Amino acid sequence: MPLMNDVKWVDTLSFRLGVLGALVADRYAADLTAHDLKPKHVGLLSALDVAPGASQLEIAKLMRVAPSLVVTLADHLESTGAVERLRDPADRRRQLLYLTDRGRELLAWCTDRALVLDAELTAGLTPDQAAALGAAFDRLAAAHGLPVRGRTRRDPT
Amino acid sequence: MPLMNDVKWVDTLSFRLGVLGALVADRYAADLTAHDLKPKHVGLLSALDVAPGASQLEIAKLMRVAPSLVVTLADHLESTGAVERLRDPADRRRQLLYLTDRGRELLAWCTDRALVLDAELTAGLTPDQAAALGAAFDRLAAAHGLPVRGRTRRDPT
DNA sequence: TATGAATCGTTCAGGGTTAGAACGGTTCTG
DNA sequence: CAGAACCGTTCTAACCCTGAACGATTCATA
Repeated sequence: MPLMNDVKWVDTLSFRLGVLGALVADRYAADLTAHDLKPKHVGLLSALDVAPGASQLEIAKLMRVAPSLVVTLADHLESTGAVERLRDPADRRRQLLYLTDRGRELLAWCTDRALVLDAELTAGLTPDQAAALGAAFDRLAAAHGLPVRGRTRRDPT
Repeated sequence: MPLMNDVKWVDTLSFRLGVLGALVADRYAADLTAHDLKPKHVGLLSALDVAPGASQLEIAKLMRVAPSLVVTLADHLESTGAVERLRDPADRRRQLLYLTDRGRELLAWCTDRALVLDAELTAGLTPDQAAALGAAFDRLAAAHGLPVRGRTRRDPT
């Protein structure tokens, strides 16, 4: 439970953002253990939902992690039947990843848990305050090149 | 650079909060390398600013980390002359930690960097939007027992 | 006052997570 | 056809942190 600390702390948005981000990340990670998943697994499932049939290297770039980590993540998800690996017939070096029905179920569950967490998180906020927060996040994400919503198309097939 | 990923991602506040939190944490950590510091070091400096002369165990509880980690952090900060260790004369088991002048300088620098980061972060927001964001963070932190502002007094001397 | 329990700081070993090097198999280039 | 480039995999190593074990000190209590 790396929550940084709970001292007065430097009185900045950045710190509070970091602390709160770590808080929700921890809580979500705790939820995920129920299905033997870690946040990165959800990242992979989510990436495949957006880009079905992506190769492992594409996923690695999308997730900004090392390709070798994608191997581990995909291994686990494949072993539990959440994703399928198919050799690209056109380029037999590439492993194309697809969500199975089980994988889609799992992703739906993960999304649901995130929504529950959202509800908890914003319990102390009025609906319009929560909406304003969401809008601010959108602007922040957009301003920093994080395509939180919408696709990042960089690989025209 | 663990930024989770940059896919569409599940469309929740929680995720955007986690992603943005990781983003600012990473950027700040990168800033800190200029002085050979890590975020936890800043946590320790900041804790000492609030509670000068605290023992290492008190710091550990405040920061919610293992006491053994405080040893490492204090070792490093002591070696660079940012903090001082003084045996408590009344209880010679305790090591009392104090900021040195150098430590206060360092903390001021860290705070300054955080403010710069804040400015970058909120560059895309109008001042009242930024203020609303800060207020929302306050409410969120308060609702989740994170004393982001104000002391946590639990050790009446 | 004596003695065992508790406390503080320290060291050390280990777990968890991740990146990077190395390699086999495949495809591309010329 | 030969060598370069590329993909996925394995393995090693680094990093960060916790928990166990231990010496030194203090407390409790008989």
